[in-house]
Amino acid sequence: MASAGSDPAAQAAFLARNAAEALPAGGLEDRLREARDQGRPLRVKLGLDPTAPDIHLGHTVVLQKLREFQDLGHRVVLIVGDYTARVGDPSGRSDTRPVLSAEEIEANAHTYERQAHRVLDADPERYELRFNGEWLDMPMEQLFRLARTTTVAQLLDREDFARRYAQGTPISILELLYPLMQGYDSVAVRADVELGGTDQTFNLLLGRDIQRHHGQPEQSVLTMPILPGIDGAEKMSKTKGNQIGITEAPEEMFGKTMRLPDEAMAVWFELLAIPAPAPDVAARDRKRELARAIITRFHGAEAAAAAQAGFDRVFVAHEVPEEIEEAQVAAQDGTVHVPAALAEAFGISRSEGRRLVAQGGVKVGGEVLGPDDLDLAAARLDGAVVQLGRRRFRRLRVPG
RNA sequence: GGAGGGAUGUCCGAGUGGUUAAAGGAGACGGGCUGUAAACCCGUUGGCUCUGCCUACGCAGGUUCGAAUCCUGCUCCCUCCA
Repeated sequence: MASAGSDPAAQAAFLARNAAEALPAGGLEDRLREARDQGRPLRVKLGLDPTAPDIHLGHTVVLQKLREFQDLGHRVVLIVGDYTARVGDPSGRSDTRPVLSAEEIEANAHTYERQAHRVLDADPERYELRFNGEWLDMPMEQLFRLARTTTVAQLLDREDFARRYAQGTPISILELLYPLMQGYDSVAVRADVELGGTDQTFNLLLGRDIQRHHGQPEQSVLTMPILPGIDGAEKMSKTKGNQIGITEAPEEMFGKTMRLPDEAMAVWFELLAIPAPAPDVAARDRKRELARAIITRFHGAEAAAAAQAGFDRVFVAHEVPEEIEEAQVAAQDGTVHVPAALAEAFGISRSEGRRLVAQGGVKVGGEVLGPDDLDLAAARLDGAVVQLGRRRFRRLRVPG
């Protein structure tokens, strides 16, 4: 990884190299210099919305940036928005968010923290975890003070609110309050810097206003671009099903990365802070390197090499994988009805199983089944590897 | 408070009494070619005890030999007026 040296200007440039925006101009450098002169680490804040239970690569873009701050000796303050989650961040939403129960929030926050540690340094000197319920459960008087800092016009200026207002979609007062609460988090933890995705720009900047109103120096804001999902187009998100979760198996990570459209590769290298190979390396090999680097980060180099070997085995050499999940299927009078067996083993419907057989999408022990192979001898299937399409495998067990 | 428009399969969207499991498109899946990329070609795309049966066009009833299509009530959404 590139080194930033100890010069504040160089550090700021390093930290901002793959960021979307660093606001205000020169702000980050000033904060870095200040910290060096005072001999203290910066307090770098990131707010987590505990609505999403699992962290995926998209989240790690920001986490990775936090890690860079840590590696430069600064202190990360992770804020679990247990209280704000009861409101729901309206950013990028066209309608009101569903409200989570306290139990869900608790469970999500826990998962989140555990997974965040795969990227962050958990050294207590460099890491601090807070729940914003700690200070947001505030007296009315304090809320009044907070509410005075911002005008409705300011809030309605924000694109998503503006759009909803124009469309006549309801905006609750609670939602208007959300950015204020997030801003107050910065006051509560005395943030020097706050990170977030570009969709957070408004909230992050509002935090500056709120800090100023509370007599604090204003935080510097660093926003990271949004990582596209494995479809290469839309924002990575679990709901869109285009995510790579950081706890996913290495083979899954490899396969999914290889599915990434070529055009999206450059963005991934940049945002994930993975050194890109020379441009004259073949696209195929650049992508393999990307996949290996991602797996190395979360599972280690050995797992990465194994994942690639497994991938080559199945998709390049067209052999069956080394480890195959087993599935038990029922036989009747020594005969197995294939559509039913496929339905059981792969969790598809029988009709779909029948269709796949008819289309030549099912192999048993490497041999393609024909349209008439709807019933097979149990002996032939027991212990045999069944392949559905190109990448679904099961080893069947047929109890006698 | 008043007037009007709409709700169809994963999504978009045709269809206004009779092969309509429902046109077309998107997506997804399978096959071919590949690098599980792109592009391109072919096919499939509700379920099942599968030459048949069941379920399905917002919900509940009704008319009819027969309804997504007609009638009644209900729910939800949208537009305009106040």
